[in-house]
Amino acid sequence: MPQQERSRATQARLLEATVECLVERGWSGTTTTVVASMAGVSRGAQLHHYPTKASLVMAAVEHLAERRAEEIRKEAAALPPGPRRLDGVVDMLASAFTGPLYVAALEVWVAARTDAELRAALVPLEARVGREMHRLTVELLGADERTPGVREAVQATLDLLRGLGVANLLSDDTTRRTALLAAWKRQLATLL
Amino acid sequence: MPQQERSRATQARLLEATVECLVERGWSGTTTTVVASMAGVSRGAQLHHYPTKASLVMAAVEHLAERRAEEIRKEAAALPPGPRRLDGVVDMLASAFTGPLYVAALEVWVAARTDAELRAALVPLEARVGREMHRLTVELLGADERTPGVREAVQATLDLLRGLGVANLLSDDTTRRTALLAAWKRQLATLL
DNA sequence: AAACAAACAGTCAAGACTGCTTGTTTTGCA
DNA sequence: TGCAAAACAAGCAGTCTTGACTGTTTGTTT
Repeated sequence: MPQQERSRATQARLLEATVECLVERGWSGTTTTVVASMAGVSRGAQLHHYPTKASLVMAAVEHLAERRAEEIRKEAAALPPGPRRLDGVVDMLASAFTGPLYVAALEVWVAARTDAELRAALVPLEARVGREMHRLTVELLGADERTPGVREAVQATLDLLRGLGVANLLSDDTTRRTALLAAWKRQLATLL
Repeated sequence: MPQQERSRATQARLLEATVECLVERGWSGTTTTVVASMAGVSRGAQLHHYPTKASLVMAAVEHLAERRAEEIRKEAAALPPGPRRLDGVVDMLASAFTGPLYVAALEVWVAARTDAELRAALVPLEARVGREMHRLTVELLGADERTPGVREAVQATLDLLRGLGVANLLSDDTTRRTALLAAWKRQLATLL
């Protein structure tokens, strides 16, 4: 295997392990030692690719954003057309905001609040991701943002999903969420 | 000063310092040493009142819930009557979900996801707080929950605010939030 | 083939955090 | 007043985490 490819593979294992560790052990449980062990990479190799913990986590966050976008794009391709499409879009987004990748992102998000270095790196990234998410939602819904109120409706949908994701952190909130989203879908249909 | 009162005072200082520390340094920055130092309490005295870190944090969370409820009740008393009341209620709740106390709660909330002990203590507490928050909102709005859709509208409002609180963690989101809430208030008025 | 560079492995020292132990002061009651 | 108990202070041991160091293997280039 060429060096370059080997490097990529090792880095990918480290980033995957970091995300997995965030999901399973949370931010403070995500230590460099544990990540290296999970990735099956020696500490030396880890430090070679990512000299500091911050660099590892920031790379993992980028990786995370790519994976989230990829998942959404993949699922979006399978969405039904017609009047049931709105339902499908909201359900898909809801699953994106309750899945493990969102949890990992939230861990980093909260930790970055009090970590200047992380925060500086994360703010522009998440701004990009947020805009992209908004754009994608508008596109998937086939909505016209020039119509007054549509932009706010899309934003409200995404912020609502963020909140539902938080509510789902500790206890499984699926039944309440499903019922709530059913009502919201009806509202949303009248707003677009 | 009587012993009992002295104890209470020391405990209060410790709990306040814990919350303050959560806000300023986040979960992983909230160490027992720092809390004791901030509270102006010796480590020995700290361990005397709260033998473990978990017991300290759990007590702080209870304290936190009480303070949040107290703040809301206080502000609620100053709400205007009439048609502007809905605006006032939403604004008040919004400030509750973007203030430092919500931030502290979120830190603990996220940390508890991967901490079995904290989680076990937190789930029932937050269920209570959540129900109380819902009930209070209904009451403040003067809404009739028997009307179909009203219950969902209130829940959606609270979940939306949760999400807006998260979005406000890293960068100040006030202008976007204000605009969004203005639209939300109009929608809400038609639903109640 | 030889020299060089990159990737990797394993160990170590410094610092930090938690919880415990020992000693001192303050309070309440006899 | 004198004594027991609670509250408080301070320091210590064990563990964990981080980042650095030294040496080895693998791949590339000349």
